[in-house]
Amino acid sequence: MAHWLLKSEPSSWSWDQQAAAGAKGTFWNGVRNHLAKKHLMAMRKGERAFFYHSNEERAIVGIVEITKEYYPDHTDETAKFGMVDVKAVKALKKPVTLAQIKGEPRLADMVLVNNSRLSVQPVTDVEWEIVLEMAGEA
DNA sequence: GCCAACGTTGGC
DNA sequence: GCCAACGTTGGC
Repeated sequence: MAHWLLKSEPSSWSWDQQAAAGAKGTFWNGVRNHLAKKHLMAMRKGERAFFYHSNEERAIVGIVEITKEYYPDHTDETAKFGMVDVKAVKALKKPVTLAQIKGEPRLADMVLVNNSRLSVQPVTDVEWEIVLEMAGEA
């Protein structure tokens, strides 16, 4: 099963808002990048993703689950991009900061480190486990 | 607030 | 189809 990382600015969509949406979840829209779109399309129902706060916080704060696979984003007037639905699974016991990730040699190849601007990223199984470990969830 | 990295746009 | 200019993102 594949794992992912979804990035959001807390000022536009925060973990607290995601958690407040509960088991019903919400759509994850606003992706306007072709590589991010490709990743969105590869997501399958039931797969999990890290929820990352960019800018002020710069940390992975929680885990979400894909509840609906890729479908068209009707707010995109160019009709090129779509979105998935996600629901909050749990907040991490300890958020894992970008500084911690950069300080962990085993995570040197994470997309977050090498292509920080990509808003939807794949995470390998090994990376997933290491981050969980760092979050006190292992 | 600055700036590097990257994606997109548009002229040719 | 190439590439310079420009805008945006996001770390610092």
